[in-house]
Amino acid sequence: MTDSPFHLRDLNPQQRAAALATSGPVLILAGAGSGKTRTLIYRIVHLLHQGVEPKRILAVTFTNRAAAEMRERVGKVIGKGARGLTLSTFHSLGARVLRGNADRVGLPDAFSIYATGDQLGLIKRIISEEVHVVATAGDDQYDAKRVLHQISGWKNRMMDPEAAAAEVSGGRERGNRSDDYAVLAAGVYPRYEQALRAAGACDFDDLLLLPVRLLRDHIEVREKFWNRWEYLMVDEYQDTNGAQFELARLLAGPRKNLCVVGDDDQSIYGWRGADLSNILEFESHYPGAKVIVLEDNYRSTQRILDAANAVIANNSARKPKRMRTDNGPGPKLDYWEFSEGEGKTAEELEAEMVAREISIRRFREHLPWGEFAVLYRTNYQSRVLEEALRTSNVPYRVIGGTSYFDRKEVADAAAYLRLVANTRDEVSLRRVINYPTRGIGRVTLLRLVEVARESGRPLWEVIGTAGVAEGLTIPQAEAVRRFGEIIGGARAELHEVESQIAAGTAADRALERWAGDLIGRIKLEEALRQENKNEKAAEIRIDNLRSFIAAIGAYERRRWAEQPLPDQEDDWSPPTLVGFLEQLSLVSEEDEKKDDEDEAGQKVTLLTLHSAKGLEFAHVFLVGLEEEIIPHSRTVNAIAEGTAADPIAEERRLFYVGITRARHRLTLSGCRSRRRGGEVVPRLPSRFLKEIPHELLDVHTSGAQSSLSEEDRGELRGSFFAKMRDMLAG
DNA sequence: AAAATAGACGTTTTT
DNA sequence: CGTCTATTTT
Repeated sequence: MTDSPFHLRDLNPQQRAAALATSGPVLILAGAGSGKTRTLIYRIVHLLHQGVEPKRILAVTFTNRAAAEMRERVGKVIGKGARGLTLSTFHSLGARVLRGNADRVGLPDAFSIYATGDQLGLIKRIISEEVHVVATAGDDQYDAKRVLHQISGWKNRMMDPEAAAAEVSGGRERGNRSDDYAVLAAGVYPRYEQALRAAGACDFDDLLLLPVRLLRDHIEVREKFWNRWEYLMVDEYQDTNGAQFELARLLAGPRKNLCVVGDDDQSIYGWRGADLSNILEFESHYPGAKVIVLEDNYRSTQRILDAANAVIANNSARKPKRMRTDNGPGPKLDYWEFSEGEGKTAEELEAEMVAREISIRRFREHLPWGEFAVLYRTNYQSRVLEEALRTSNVPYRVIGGTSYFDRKEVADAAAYLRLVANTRDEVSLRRVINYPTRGIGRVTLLRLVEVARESGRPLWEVIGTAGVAEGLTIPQAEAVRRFGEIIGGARAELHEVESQIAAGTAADRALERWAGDLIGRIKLEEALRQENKNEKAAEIRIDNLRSFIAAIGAYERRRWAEQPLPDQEDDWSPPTLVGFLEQLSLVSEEDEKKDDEDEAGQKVTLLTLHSAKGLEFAHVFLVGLEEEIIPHSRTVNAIAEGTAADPIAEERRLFYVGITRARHRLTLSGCRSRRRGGEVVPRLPSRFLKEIPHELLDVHTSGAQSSLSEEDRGELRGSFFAKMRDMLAG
């Protein structure tokens, strides 16, 4: 590789080799901080430089955030030349492949996408109504989440209900509780699939699985996509599951221009079906693949890397690699350990240390708040931290947690819209049929369901015709009729609005208006006011509801803004309700707010270890480093049951991901006791701490106050005055 | 039969 | 803290 094109001058030799390897299968093993995204971007640049049309390139990521970042950075390097590139998440890609071919996999054009809440509702109903006999075989309450997890695992491995049943009956061991679950799940699985199809809906796993089936069974669909994309890149390949592996394989086709990038040491989604062997055995899946290893770290100090290397070395079954850097040794890592005292719990003291250290260091090093991040294992842990940061006047933002869509008021409004788009969507129908309450109670609904089942018609049709003849009382029949009218009327209006949009005669934000009218007619706001005695709580929810409606308008405008010039044929289509709903389930609120990066730079970031992957910060705080948090108690128990491969190894990788987020300084902390429910329970330090060579650590065990030096106190006061000055200046 | 209210309960990680 | 469940009230 003696010639080195000018446009690749910013890459090191390994990165350059990766960018130049454009044809055939390529595996890039990119360690943490090795410039992976940069390499991918320049690989795209190089493809374009070779004369490849942008629309022939497809890059797939796991998160919308990663896709957005790549789009932005490619844009910075090549500007308008990037137009037409497809940058997508796996799930959005799946939805896109399905739209237009939905009938071939048994879905209506306006199919609904069920998220976890919808899935759980469906499964609970199936367990209670249909598989009850099986479920009571053991006398415990069955947890729908575990059943869903089991079913999802099968779907990720592309196993249909029959295959799942065979697996369960084949490997059945008596008396094993997790096996009970497998039996129950195998009973639920076929009914669950049936219910989804009857509702004209698919779940998140189907967004991968159904495209695989579609491509596998229809050569003409396959060829269509082979014509469309000639070069395929997959980021975070270590996190792909069986269905994603297959989807990538089918899309790459006989050309096999498939470039995958990943790091086996950062595989942290095993619980979601990720199969590490996809990356470990890439070379046998794609014989003749070029393999490039990036081991130069440009991010962290030597001490941080030493700690990371030492920890991850405890995992077996990994591709051997060791990260190195030319950065200096940097300061030692800090480890703080807290016990309760001074009327405060240990975790409160821990959070206060975080708030205080951030304030001090920001002042001392003249850093923006955005250079600090606090990482934890579970979302739940953010509460104490938020509290402490708030009282210390440290601005922060929390990533993840309960999403916008999970908020009840938003989910309710969305259910109305989904029902209008797809009247077969029974989960949405059940959700809204008596909310706000309109006199259709348990018994009435039961009657309707019975009639539907007897006549073999969908519930929605029964609602349109049911009356006294079907065994309803006069007020019941009247209530049902009125509900049918609301939805039916909205459906007719929507039809009208969407034809106007297609014809170009619709008003600005026509869909938003339509939805606003509908929600107004339903009197959701009134219901919220009534059920929230606390006026403020009601106002917050109403605000959420209104911003949900406003989001429809924002979607419409974005769609129109993306409209290509008339001569460029593209896969653009005008805004539709279904399009909005799809975006709603596939794009989180965080991704939406990607544009206000200025704001992000002005705030400390709070996030889970999982969502921290791919990010970096000058100062990273890793809190709650205790047994049963990391490694999490559920994984410790999983070992006892002997189910998953090696859950501790995955927890260790999670810890590794956390360590390697830090550029300059890493601060670890944990508590010796912690509130759990009502009581305070003792805790042990995480076993992973012992894996860090102790000469890399500065240990502070005595609690918060004593280790704050006089100098630090002075700094704190200084930062207080600095804050006052900032306020006065701003 | 439906609606409102009180109480128990449990919280990994995410597209 | 918020959601599902059981109980009481209309």
